Amino acid sequence: MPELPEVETTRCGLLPHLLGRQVTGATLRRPDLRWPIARQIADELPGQRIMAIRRRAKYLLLDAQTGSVLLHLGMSGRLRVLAGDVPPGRHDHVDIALDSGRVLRLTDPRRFGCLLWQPAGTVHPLLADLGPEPLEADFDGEHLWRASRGRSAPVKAFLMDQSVVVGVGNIYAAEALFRARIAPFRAAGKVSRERYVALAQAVKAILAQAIARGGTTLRDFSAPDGAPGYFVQDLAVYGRAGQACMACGAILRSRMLGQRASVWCPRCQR
DNA sequence: CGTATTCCCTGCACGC
DNA sequence: TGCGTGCAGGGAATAC
Repeated sequence: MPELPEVETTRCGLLPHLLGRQVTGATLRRPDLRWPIARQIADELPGQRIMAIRRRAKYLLLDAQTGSVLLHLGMSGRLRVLAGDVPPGRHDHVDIALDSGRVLRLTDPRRFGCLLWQPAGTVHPLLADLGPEPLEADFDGEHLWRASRGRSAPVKAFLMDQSVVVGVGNIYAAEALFRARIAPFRAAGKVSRERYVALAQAVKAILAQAIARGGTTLRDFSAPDGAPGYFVQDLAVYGRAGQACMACGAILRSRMLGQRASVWCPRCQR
């Protein structure tokens, strides 16, 4: 589900429900997701106020006084704010109850997500080696070009490497490469500086547009209020293998690249 | 150091 | 209808 636009959509949806609220309790229905769920969420968080909700890469941070809840939605995670009396389903693993009477509920069928604790004044190791935020000014073509020198990996894998730039997953990597007219399997180190300028601009444009549409709902992604994302209507290549390119009419091709399907236009992208 | 592979888990579409 | 197979938005761990 969630790449940067979906996580950002989730963050914005949570803000009005969580900001300034006091946590009244937490229910952990299983001990772990990808890793053990931090005990502090049940032991330390209740009684504290949520002072801010931040996003770094695809992680969300709920800032309380003594620390932050650090969570990742993995492939299938979603967060919703519900009335306090909605019974939990099979994959509703964690509830955080609020003084508004509502509940923040984490659902994650595949359990690739995580729910950790970052003590105040520390930076969790998972956040230590991340690249720049793609929508910030320090991410640009120059950065991509410099980071890519000498690298033989496909440019799509390079773009999805979170130590190069964060937040870009399989969907938006495919879309940005199409927009920049770069073939996904080209060696990252052989792409010119000029083309990386176009790629960085494409990444920014695609992500901003996807956020404006509320993200991409392929199966079960939704904002915390249940609304789906509409960027799926704007996808040019992802999920369209075998169909005609919207720009030139050529048949879009698909190839496995790093265990992930990559779709591209053989005529537009070189 | 960089790159490629494997694995975590459930659900779903598909072919037989 | 049932069953097996492969694939799915992520990313850490491992083996070169």
